[in-house]
Amino acid sequence: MTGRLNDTDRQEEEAEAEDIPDVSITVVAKIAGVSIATVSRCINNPEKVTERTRLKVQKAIVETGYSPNTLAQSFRRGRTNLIMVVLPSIGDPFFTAVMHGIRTAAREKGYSILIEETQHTTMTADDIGALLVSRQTDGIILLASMSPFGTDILSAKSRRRLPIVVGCEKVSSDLADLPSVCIDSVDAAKEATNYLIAQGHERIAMIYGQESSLLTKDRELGYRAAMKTAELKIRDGWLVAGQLSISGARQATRELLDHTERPTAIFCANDEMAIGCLHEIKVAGLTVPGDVSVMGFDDIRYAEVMDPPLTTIGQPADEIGERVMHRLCKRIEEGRGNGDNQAQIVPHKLVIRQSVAKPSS
Amino acid sequence: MTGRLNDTDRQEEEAEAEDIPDVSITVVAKIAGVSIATVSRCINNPEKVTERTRLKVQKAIVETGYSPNTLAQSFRRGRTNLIMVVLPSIGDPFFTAVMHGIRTAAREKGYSILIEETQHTTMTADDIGALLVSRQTDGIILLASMSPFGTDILSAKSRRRLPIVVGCEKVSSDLADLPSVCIDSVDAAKEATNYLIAQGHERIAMIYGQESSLLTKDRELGYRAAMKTAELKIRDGWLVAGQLSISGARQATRELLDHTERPTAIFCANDEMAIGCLHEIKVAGLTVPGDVSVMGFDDIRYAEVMDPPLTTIGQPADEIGERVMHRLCKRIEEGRGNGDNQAQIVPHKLVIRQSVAKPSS
DNA sequence: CGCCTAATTGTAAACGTTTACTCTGCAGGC
DNA sequence: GCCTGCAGAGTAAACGTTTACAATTAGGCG
Repeated sequence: MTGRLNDTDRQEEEAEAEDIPDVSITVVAKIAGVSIATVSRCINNPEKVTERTRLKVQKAIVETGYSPNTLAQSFRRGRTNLIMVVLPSIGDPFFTAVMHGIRTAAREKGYSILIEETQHTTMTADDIGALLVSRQTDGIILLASMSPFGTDILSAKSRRRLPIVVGCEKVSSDLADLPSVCIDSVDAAKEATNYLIAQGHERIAMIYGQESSLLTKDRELGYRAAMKTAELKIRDGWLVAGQLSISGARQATRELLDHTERPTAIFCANDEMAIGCLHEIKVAGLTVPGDVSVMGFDDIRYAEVMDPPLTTIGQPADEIGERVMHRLCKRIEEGRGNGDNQAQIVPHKLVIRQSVAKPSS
Repeated sequence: MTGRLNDTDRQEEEAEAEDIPDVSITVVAKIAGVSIATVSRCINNPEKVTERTRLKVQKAIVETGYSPNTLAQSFRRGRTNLIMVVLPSIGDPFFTAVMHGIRTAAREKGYSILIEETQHTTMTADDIGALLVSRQTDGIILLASMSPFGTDILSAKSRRRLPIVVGCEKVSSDLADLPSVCIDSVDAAKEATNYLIAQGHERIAMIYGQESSLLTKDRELGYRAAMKTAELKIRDGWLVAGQLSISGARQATRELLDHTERPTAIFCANDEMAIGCLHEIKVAGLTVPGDVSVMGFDDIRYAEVMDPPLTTIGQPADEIGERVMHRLCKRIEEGRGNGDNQAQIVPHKLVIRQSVAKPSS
């Protein structure tokens, strides 16, 4: 009786699974009347197999609905065709634009993409190293430079051969020996600041990201450099953190507007913050650019439709994404440590719209 | 001589790889002086092993820098701890908000996330089925309902037991037997339209997504229903596609503004398009809400900082994400086909800001 | 007709885990 | 002192591929 019951159970289970069948290469081989090696060859090296055999096998594959077990393949080949992208926040339209480029290139090469956010996460360089070691992914794209990479399980020497490519930010000294694709952020920030200066602004404040993030560090450096060159003073409290978010930027903007020496122009380290800045200025009853000019950075797709449209620095996000991915592919394919470790600089451009004007006072 | 050379080569290779060592469980076992089974147990079932042995093994692990080969584990266990999220576009802030919720829940459970965009992709239901069959991922979250799922390798019966959960959109009939988490879009769109009507609008147009997308279909249905109930006529050309993008919506808006019977209010099927709509109206020299009122849908984070701030329908994106992920986890853990197949409805809410006012004319 | 070569297919090992099963000792009860 | 039971550790099989190598076949040429 018990036996019967079990049988019934088993049958039911099998019936349940009928549509997602568990056929391995073995059953295909059996049905086609060939060895498993031949089946494998039919799939991976069809040219090494007779037309006749190939058809037999093809028929068996269709018949059984066979599809190779990716897990077994990955295991055997030691490749997952997965690459990991580490970025601060997937919500930032700039990064999604870069992602678009990455994805385009990835699709060409047959890679899928695993996204890891550092924001709100305690992900450390160790985690990344661990992920690499565990071979879950074939390579890593770092869109968020991680400060303490140097102090890690990975020595400088080995880092140079790792399948890692850095994008979007001039690499800090820690990552200097990794290949990268990015604009010259320092120069771009200088250009932005100089444009404000050229318009006649002297009281120029900046909203950067946050201390711990390298993302906006270079932009801050460019701002400082430009101000210094123009012999303009950066007052205490003119350099304030905006957390890379709209709300953070609004808070920061409020502080700037309340400053005893209110700036006539605010340079935001990215457009996301510039949007918050813009809004907060209007909430305060002031106008842009009448009372305060606002300059952004990134040229995300919303910049153009702001009111007023945002003057900003344009980055070729799509191109960065594609190039980063292509370099990573090359690195993976050619084995680690093909000498290609230099930093590629792509051009940025100043996009002049209407959020910056000459100061009224 | 040749032997020497080879030796040297080998040594060099090993030196190259020194930091990303190739230690398997076997070498750990050897060093610790135990069997590989014991090492495995130390890692996965520490309670089944003597304190003494565990320490020995622990020491060997640290010494060698061993880390289990994830590929082998996945292969052996038949699980990847990867889930796939299929969505129309990762650039849409609404989806990134949902993603945030998904990610939060995923992290808790130890899952990583693979993102697949349907936009600009020819990904079909077949591809999804294939991905499932190939076991690359343990489960799938569909934020983009796919129309022709029914005609597929997967029968209705088997679909009911697949590790798939649908989010964000009331499921079409094809997917009716899959578990889902979403707002009642039809009802929400009705509410939005009714609000416009209540403000006194009679000439109300709508910008929906695109024919092929189910994403905005329900919203269109709600709009139609509300208009019908209020006995308002939808003129030819008042229902126009916006491609779910800013530029598409701008184009659509231009058409609406050029219409012989210009609408006094435009209901956009999502905020992204509402932003484009808003901008195009202003470009045309008209004001919002003075000349035309604009209503959005989703309440993305930019809605609030538009000028004027956007009146829209709020969806609990974060909650949707978390709930979808939790249900998927349960489905994966409990084996397929735990009876939990119903559609969960989460509440939406009308967010009144300033882009809608009474019609002037 | 037999041998050599090339083309095709088969055999079996290997990848690194996990785990069912077996074995070894040791403690405790009789 | 012997048997039982059990905890801890080992042995080996299995997962589904790929691939080096061996075996077979066929065909061409002397």
